[in-house]
Amino acid sequence: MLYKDNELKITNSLTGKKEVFKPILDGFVGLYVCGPTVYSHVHLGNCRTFISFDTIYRYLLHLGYKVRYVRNITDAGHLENDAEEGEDKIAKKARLEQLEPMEIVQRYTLDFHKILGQFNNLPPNIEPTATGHIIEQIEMILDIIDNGFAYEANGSVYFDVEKYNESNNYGELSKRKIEDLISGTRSLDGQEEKKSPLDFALWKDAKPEHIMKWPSPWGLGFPGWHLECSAMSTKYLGEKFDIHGGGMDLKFPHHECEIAQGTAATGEKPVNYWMHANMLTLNGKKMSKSTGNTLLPEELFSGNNEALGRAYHPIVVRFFMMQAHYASVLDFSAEALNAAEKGFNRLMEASKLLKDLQTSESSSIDINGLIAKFYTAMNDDFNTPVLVSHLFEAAKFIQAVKAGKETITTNDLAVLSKEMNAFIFDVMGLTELSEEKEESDSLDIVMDLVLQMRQQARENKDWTTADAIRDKLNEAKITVKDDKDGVTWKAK
RNA sequence: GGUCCUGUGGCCGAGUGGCUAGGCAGUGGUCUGCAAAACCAUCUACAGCAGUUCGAAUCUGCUCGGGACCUCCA
Repeated sequence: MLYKDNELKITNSLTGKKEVFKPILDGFVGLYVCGPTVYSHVHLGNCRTFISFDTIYRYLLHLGYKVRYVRNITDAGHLENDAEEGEDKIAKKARLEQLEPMEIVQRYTLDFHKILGQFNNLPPNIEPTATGHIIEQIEMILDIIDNGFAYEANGSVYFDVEKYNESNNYGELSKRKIEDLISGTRSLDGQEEKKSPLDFALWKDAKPEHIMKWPSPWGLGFPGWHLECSAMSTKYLGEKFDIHGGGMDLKFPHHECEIAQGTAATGEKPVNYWMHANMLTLNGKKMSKSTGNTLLPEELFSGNNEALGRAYHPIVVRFFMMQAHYASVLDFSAEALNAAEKGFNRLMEASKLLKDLQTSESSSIDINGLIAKFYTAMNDDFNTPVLVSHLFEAAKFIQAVKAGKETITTNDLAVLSKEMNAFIFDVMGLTELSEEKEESDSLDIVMDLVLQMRQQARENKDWTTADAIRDKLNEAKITVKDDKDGVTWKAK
C-alpha cells in the first residue's frame, strides 16, 4: 500500500502545526466534512470547499486508505440568528415560497449534487441528514445534560459554555479566550433564557407557528445547528475519528461547539485532525450568500453573467482551484480563469501525447525522481499547486521527447503514463473535456467539401480564395487551422 | 474594538534563512504562402522602515495596506 511509503503531513487547525498523519486504525480513515444547508443554490465559494475536500479524499484513496467519507446535508435547525425568535432557514424559505420544507430541501439537495457532479466530485460514502437523525441528537443532548454541561429552559436546552470551560478549553480551535468572547458579545434581545450569551442551543422550543418540529423530552422543538454534525459524525465514524473538515468560516462557532459537544458527551475530544479550507473571494471579498457577493456555478458554465461574459467548463474551474493551496484565500477573476484554462489545455495536450510517444534505449531524465516529486507535493499537506508545477515539468519533457530532444524508455513511459494519469485524473479529479461533437454528420460532410475546395485553391496558390473561405468560416464561428499534418476545424 | 491570517514580478499563485516553483500575459524564435494554433527560449519579484545574521523575500519589531472571525455563511 502506498500509504506505507508516503509520510503524509496535514496542517491541523487544532494545533496550528503541520503534523504527520496517523490514522486511529492503520489503513482506515474516518473523514467528516460539513455539508451545505440546503435552503438555496450553492455558490462557487461553497463549491471550492467541497472540491478541496474531494481532492483530499481522492489522494487518501490513491494512497490506498480505506476511507469512510461522511458529509452531511443540513435540512433543519440552522437559524437565521441566535435570538429567541430566530427562524430556521429552511422553514423560512418554505414559508416564503409556500412549499413544504422538504420540497425546499429536495430541490436544493438535487441542485447541490448536480453541481458537484459537474465538478467531478466523488460522492461521499454516507450523506446523512439532520432530520433523519433527530433521535441521535436527542440522545446526545441527554448525555450532555447527564454530564452536567447543559440545562433546560422553557422547553429549550442550552449548552453551558462557562461550565464546560471550567474543565475544558472552549476556544481551543479558534484560538480565542473565553474572557474575550464574553466581553465581545453584544446583548441580543430575547436571550434571557441563556445563562450566558456564549451558550448555544442544543434544542429549541418550537412556537406553534413553526412548521418544522419534533417531539422530545422537552416538548415539541427542533435541534440546534451545531448538534447534527456531532451526532452524525459520532454515529458513523465513532466518538473519536481522524479528520474533520469544513470551510474556514465554520471554525467559530460551529466547529468550536462541535468539539465542546463531543467532549461534553463522551469526555474525549472527538477529532484528531481539524482541517479548514479557505475562502474563494470575488472582488477581494469573500463570496457570501448574505452579502450577495456570489457567483453561481450555473452562471459560470453557461456564460450568463456580467463578470465574465463567457462560459467556462466546470473542469477548467476545478483546475483553476487546483493551482492554489486549499488553505489559502483564492481570488476569482476572469483573467485568472483564462490563464488557468490555457494552462489546463496545455497539460491535457501533453497527457494525450503519452499514448503514442516514441521510446528509446534510455531515458534522458530521471523519471522516478520526477514522479517522486508528485508524491512529495501531495504529501506536504495536499499541495496541489506544487503538484501542478511538477506536472508541467513533465509536460515540457513529454513535448521534448516528441520533438526528439529528449528520450524515454518503454518502461519509464509506462510508469510515467500511469502516474501522470493517476494524479491528473484520479487525484485532482480532472477529466478530458469531451469535444462536444454536437455537429451533425451533414455538417461534417459540408466541411469536408469546403475544406477540400480551399485546399485546391491553396495548391493553386489562389490565396485570395483560400483566405476568403477561412475568414467567412471564422465569421460563422468555425476556426480553421493549417497544421503540418493537415487541416483541422473546430466550431467555437 | 478584540482575535487571527495575509501583502511575492503586468495578472494568478507556490515556496523559503544562502541552491531564486509553475501557469497566463509580454518579448524573441521555430513552423507557415499568410494567419491561427502548437512548440522552444526569455525579461520583470518578494509592501515600507529598522534589527538579528557571514547572508533575509524568508526570522524579530514597527509602519502602511488587504482579508477572515467575533451575528447566518463553505
